[in-house]
Amino acid sequence: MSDLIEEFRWRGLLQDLTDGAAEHLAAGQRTCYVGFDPTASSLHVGSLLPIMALVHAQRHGHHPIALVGGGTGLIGDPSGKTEERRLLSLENAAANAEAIRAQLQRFLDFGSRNNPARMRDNLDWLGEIRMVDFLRDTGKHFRVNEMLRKESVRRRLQSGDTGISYTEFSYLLLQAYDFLELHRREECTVQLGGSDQWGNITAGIDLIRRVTGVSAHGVVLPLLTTSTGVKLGKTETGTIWLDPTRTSPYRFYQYWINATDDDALRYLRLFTLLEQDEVVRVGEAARAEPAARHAQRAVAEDMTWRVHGEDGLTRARLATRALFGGSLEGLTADEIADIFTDVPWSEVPLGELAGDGTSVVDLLVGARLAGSKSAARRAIEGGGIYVNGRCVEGVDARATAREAIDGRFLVLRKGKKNYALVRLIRGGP
RNA sequence: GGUGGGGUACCGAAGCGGCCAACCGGGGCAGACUGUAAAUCUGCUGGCGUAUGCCUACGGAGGUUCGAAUCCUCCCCCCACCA
Repeated sequence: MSDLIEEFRWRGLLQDLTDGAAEHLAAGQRTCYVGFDPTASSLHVGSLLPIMALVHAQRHGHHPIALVGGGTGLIGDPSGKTEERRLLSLENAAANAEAIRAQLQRFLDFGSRNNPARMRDNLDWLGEIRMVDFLRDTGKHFRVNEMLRKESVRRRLQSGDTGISYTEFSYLLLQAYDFLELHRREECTVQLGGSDQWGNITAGIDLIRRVTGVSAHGVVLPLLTTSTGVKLGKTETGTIWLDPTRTSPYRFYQYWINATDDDALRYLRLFTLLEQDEVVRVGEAARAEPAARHAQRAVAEDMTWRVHGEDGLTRARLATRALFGGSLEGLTADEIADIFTDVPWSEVPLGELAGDGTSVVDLLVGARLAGSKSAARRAIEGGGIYVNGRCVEGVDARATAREAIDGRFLVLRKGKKNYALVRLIRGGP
């Protein structure tokens, strides 16, 4: 068995592990699982770390299990939350679980002969369990005294007014029970997760030991922030999702391209499957030729391909080259339409551009590049607004039909990298 | 329950009758420099067909005043100490 923990270590994926976990994983083919919460209908960049942990586990010959929390999602994990969660409806949780399942498929190899990935949903067992059985067989192993000492519970008890409901208080038991159930059904002995899951994971380990006498193990990953302290996968404009309808492949690609140099080098280790010497090589290339953004590019290409496939990557590249490489000049309207499928757009009747045209301020607000007319005027005054790549001078500027590319589009840009497309549609004002 | 201190824009925090759409810091946006980095520097940071104009806004509701974020009354919420 190759050394999974050693790989976690050099990649910066290791926050903490239980005693003996490294030896356990090194000594044979094990079954490892990670739980994914279906609170949203898509995973986001923040979930990529545990996914990659599972990917590495599989590459090292272990059996990976992705557990979708169709059951636990109905309860809500209090870890890291300061307030009680709103309960998901049964249908929502099921739909979300299904969507997440599809996203996980892209990362893991389900067809492997030796160690195919498996997908499980804990609703399969949690949904059928009988209350009385659960309390007798599982509840008996938990001391409330200890549960009260758990960080996630204590914080909620101290926060006073909201407190914690019995429902969320029980969450720990359910997740512990998941581990036990996977141990019984799939011989799973290792759980991976974010470091906020430590308490839940150790609870599962304890339960397995009490019920079966077997020592199971846990490995937790660090909670990452960018070098500027922002939670990974969050930007000013919102979360970066894996779902292409929520975050377009182009935006997804751009998220990685825009990483700072330091972050990009870390991401190389955390998110790509490049070997150690390759990481070093890319790092050196990046240092020697910073403008080429070798590290950012490598991460962006790799992740976009993995999440959005060859097609998504091609589109993201095409758009990026057009928007940041050369100019828009020389592109046909069809090419523009294609490049900008991922960029926000608005529609304006062609007739409004007739004569002396329509005001750029209004176009900006319409395309949501500016929150208000005042903001649009300020942006123009600051020199940060471009129509078809030409800087707009003066707040009174107007756009006319003559400027429209092929009579079909206007390309608005705010700053260096915020684009919006105005589609001109038939009809008068 | 008592006493004291507070609630101001995205956050922190000044202002304490007109000069207040509200100092300052952070954040955000834009510009310069660069490499679609970082750091640094500059400008902007309520809305409105740009207006010595109007509207909205200093916890909420009333009131005093020519005029209130600023004073008064009641209410709500937070914090500290006491019970």
